[in-house]
Amino acid sequence: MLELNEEKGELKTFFVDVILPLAISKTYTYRVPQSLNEQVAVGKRVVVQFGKSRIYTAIIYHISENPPKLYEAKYVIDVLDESPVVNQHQLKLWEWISAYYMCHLGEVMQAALPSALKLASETRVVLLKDAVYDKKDFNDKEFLIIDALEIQPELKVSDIVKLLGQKSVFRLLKSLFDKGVIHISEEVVERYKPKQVAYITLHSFYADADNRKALFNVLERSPKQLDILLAYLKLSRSSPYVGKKEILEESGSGNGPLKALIDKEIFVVENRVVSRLKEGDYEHLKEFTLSEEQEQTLEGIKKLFEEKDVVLLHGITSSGKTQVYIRLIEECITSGRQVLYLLPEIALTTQIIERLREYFGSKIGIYHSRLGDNERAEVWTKVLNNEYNVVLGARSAVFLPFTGLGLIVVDEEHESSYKQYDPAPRYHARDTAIYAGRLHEAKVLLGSATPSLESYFNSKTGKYGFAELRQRYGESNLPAIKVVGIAEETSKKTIQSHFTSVLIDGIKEALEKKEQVILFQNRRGYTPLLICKTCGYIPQCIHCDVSLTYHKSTGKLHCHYCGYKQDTVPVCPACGSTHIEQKGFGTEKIEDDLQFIFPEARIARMDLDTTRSKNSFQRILNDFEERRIDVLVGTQIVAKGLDFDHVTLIGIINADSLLNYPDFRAFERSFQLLSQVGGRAGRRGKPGTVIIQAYSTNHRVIQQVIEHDYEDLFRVEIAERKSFRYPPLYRMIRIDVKHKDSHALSAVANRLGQELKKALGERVLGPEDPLVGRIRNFFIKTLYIKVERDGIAISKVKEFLRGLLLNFETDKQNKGTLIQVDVDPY
DNA sequence: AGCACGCCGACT
DNA sequence: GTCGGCGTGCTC
Repeated sequence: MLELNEEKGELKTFFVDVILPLAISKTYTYRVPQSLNEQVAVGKRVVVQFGKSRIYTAIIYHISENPPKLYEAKYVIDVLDESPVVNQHQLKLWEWISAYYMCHLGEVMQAALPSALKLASETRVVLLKDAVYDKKDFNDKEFLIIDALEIQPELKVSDIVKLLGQKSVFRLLKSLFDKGVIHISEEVVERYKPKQVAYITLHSFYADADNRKALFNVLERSPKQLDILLAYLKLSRSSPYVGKKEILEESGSGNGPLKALIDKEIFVVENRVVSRLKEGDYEHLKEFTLSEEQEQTLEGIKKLFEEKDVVLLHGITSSGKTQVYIRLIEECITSGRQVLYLLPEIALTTQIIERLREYFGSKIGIYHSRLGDNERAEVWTKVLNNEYNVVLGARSAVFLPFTGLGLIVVDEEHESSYKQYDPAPRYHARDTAIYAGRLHEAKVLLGSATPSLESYFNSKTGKYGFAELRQRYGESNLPAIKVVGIAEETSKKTIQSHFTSVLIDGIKEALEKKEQVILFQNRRGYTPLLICKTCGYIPQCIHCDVSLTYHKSTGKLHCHYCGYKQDTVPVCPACGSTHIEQKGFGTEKIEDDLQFIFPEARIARMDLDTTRSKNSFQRILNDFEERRIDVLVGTQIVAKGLDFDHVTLIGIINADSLLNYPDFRAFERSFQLLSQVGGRAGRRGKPGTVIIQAYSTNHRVIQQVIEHDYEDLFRVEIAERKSFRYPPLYRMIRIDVKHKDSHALSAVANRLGQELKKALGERVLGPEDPLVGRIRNFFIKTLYIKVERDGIAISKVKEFLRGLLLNFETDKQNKGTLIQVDVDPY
């Protein structure tokens, strides 16, 4: 980029617009110091100062020679990369996400870039060395800071906040700075460091046999050093690179003698960058042949790809979808293009990773949230350098810097975890992948045993191609599904705790045969509700409008929305009565009660509470797989993509809790969940059983599950969605309005509702009260916009909404309001 | 997001 | 009176 201004023979001056990793709608312009002229390029990271003191990593979005007219641009501090870390395709994708999901580019950057590639500055406070001060000049708090600095030379601002127990410390720091006692600095840390390992080689001089012989003679009198030399020679036979660590282990000696050898230049140390990622030696083994049906489906998909960019593969559980994917992946690799294979986070277990590694060797990259920061940055860099043929990843893997994607597989495409909710961007990875596919001119294959109504609808209307697998692969049979009425067993008094006699008999039988059982209960904790029988008091969260769930493991009451915990109440705080009843039941209670009925059984529980730490999820799965657990009790988590050979019984404790969930997708979700759970039973030849406990045993969805009648579910649901104007027939935008004051909130939400209705009329719904009316002390009202598919363009609606919200937020009447937009809520 | 600036209540 | 709370607005 070094360019001369021809006329004057001077260096040109460049200005760059950068994306900052913040929720800001604009890009910001910085001036490039001429010394960095050659280095700037779109997609590289730069270090810039933003605001008074903060330093951020930003991405170059645009380069120009026009200086901004209204202000003096600050200088770019540094360019971090030799080549761009973000390519053109990605910037296009970021723009699309920001426009489609109505969020800021900075938020997309925040989600896309691994945090190790984003450096941030931290304000540090240091005591000036030659500071002369009189302690009388300070007030108590200043004194405290100085006192701490005399012991510890450097403090972070967050340390000082903790030290003083107060929020605003900047004024204090400024006063100390003015008094000339402290120094305040911004420290920037590059967080991603390639891992280096020290390798030892023998100096080339000793490659000569005579020289080496002489060396042995010299070292005769230093037995420790001789040991090390021998250890080196032994290890170097199997590998040309011998690690320092290995030599020390092999020789059993310490660092001293080794250092002596290095100092004498007998050994040479070389630091090499190594990968943190585990890479085994995988061979291309396990050849398999496709069944006739699979073969036909594969050909069908290839044919469809000639016309369509997206194909939905509807394959019942165990029909061998993965084998079909593998064939398509192989072909794509052979043609020299990359493959992205998306899976829900939770299904990304070692099981599936190992299985795919068997086929694709070490050229497969893995990307999910359980990787460490540095590992993620490493995968990112490897994708950038085109070192992988296939990347297997969860939601956020759509952001990886692919250069030539040929195929994207979205497995379990119906999974709601593909939609991100909490921090913006509220994007759907399936839909984002389809757009990414378009950018790369890649084909996209969506796979599921229970497709989302959206995708099935799109395939029915011809937008997507459609392929099917209707037979189970190999010798596995579909499980038998039994529905048991809870009401009937209750009146017959054959029910024990939450287990019907049918379920108990089933568990007993499975345990006797040494087979495994999975029990599904869609609620964690012990009891979700405590109620005082005397006055009706229910313990509630102090920050949210929800009742507190009792957790036996902690002995406390938990809020599942904000994480608040408090001691349980043995006595009613309202009336003093001790007559407190526990209502409802969660996984903890199921586990507990079951243990009482089957004292011998080894029972484990898998839910958010037991899988929170980094490896516990995998540990429970391993224990279960290796049959150290007989019964696994769990929430959604157990239903998804886990294959176990010895599970023959699956029990759904209460299907009604799924069906009665107040959401327009409740029936679709219930069908998907019940069918998926059913698919876990009876693989590899053993017949499986699914026992569904329910009050409404004749519910149409339960019948559809029993008959495996997705088609019927689709037909009925589509009719319902049509008459109530829901997706996939209508597009939906959800707007959450939040405020700390409930009256102000109502006023604001009503005003917004009116404004919206003025322009969009009947398409606007609400404001209404969401399921939980207050979370973390913010009261919430929800508005929905439903837009017909073939009427006004959704982009026009969004454009209008964007403008409206911008005005709305700056209006003084609405101060203190927080507005969140969720496009295609899930 | 995070920090400065300005206005307002409670404690020296 | 001043300290520290909190709301508001800007950052190239």
